[in-house]
Amino acid sequence: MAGTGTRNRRERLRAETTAEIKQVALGLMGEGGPDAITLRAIAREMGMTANAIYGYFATRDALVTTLIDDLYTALADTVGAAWDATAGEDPATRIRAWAGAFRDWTLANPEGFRLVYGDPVPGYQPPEGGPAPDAAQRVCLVLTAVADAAWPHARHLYGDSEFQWSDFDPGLLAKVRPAFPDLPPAAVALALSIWGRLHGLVSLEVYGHLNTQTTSPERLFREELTHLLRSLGVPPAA
Amino acid sequence: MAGTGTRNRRERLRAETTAEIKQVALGLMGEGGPDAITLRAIAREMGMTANAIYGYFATRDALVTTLIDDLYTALADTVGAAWDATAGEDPATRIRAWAGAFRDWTLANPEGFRLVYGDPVPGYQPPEGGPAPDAAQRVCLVLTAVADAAWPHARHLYGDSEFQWSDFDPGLLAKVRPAFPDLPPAAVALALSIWGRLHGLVSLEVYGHLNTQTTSPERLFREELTHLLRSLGVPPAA
DNA sequence: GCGGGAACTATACGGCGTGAAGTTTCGAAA
DNA sequence: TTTCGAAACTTCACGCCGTATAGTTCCCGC
Repeated sequence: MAGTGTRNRRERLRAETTAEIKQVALGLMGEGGPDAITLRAIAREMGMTANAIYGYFATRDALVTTLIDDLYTALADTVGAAWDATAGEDPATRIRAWAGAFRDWTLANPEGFRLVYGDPVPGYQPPEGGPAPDAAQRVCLVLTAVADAAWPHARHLYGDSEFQWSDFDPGLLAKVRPAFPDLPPAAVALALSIWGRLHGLVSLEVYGHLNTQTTSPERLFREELTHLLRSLGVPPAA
Repeated sequence: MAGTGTRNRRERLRAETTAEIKQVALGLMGEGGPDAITLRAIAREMGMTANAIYGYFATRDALVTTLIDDLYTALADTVGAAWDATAGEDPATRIRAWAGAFRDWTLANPEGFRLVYGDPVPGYQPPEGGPAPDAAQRVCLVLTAVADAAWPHARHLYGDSEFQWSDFDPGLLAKVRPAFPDLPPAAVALALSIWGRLHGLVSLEVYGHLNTQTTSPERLFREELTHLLRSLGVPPAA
């Protein structure tokens, strides 16, 4: 079994180097922002030559795409875990937990948020379908769960919604509709709407546009959640 | 008066060159995104040397800051004009006009939106106080006017708001409070909240995160406005 | 122990922002 | 009209960057 052992060893070394490249890249990003992710800087940190990285990633964009994928997955895991951890509790508590996890992750990983949701890095062109479509749809799936939890209270607000199933991406619906077979198109719109509300505040905060207006973005976010839940008709937590 | 004429001529040439630099930079941005704003490309386009630009802008960041300032001012002018143009009409119409102008400007100038609200350009560090603080506060001032228009209907929703004047930037309040002396702190929070809601959807759309979920971001935006007005208690337009 | 492939380095090219120094241009004072 | 000086612009240089190509080293499997 030496052959197998060797292949495993080689693959293990390769996986370790790949992981180190990504880890160093994330470290550089944390220090100097997304722009600090340069192959030469990574190689310098690792005692290698920049070109050695090409053995692991075809281009710098491929590395960035992988990073985005990892970060988006981590975000999806985090908010999904916050949602699942509150299973059985009332909708207001769950939605607050979910939204709080989203904001907390973002504030803990501001550069990651920029990488995932903003202009990642000079000249970066996302691959077809965008990076991390899987994680994006997982986030949307949790979003739809949020909308599903609020729907019994909020459905009366969407009586005049014009949304059709054809207004949404088939790939998204393929994940969403089996999981929530009773929800109408308007509920998916509600999910995207909730996403937009939270994304807006968090995005403004991360990019420093709120800091010059208010000293309490946290309070703004908290009261926004209160009004969101109230406007949806979700009864407040006990 | 030759002296004056000469000085005027020199200054005119200088102003024209400065304007051309900015215009070429905006053109490059429109073609290749914010990353295409390079001193060498601008100079190439103008038949100059990159270093000649240093006679007009201290650094590339200074040029970018000026561009951000111009764009932010244009945005503030646009949404302000849409607001003023509907003076006398009912709040719902005015708010829709204002929000529509915001989204329309953004979709017409997606790269400008990225420059103003996102990561502008590789390694760019905004100057102290951020770029274009004046335009930002003008936008916020119109936002507050929006909140002011909705406040008679929405104030009952903010009875339990914990916001104090000290939660906001003094510079912002110096502009806002004289213009709307009767508004409480919660109304400014409402203004920022409205900003966040619209910014979130538009931002997701501009950065391509909505396109993979829905084919009708315009409908999403329109219905979001409907729900915003409804949740604020603003009666719909006639 | 040796062949082969994987991992890595060396070198090079073009593009970037920017600093220092030199050159041209042109209005204004003599 | 000549000359002076400042402004405008170029040239050259440096160190970054991504990346292509070719060469080198090392080590696993036969």
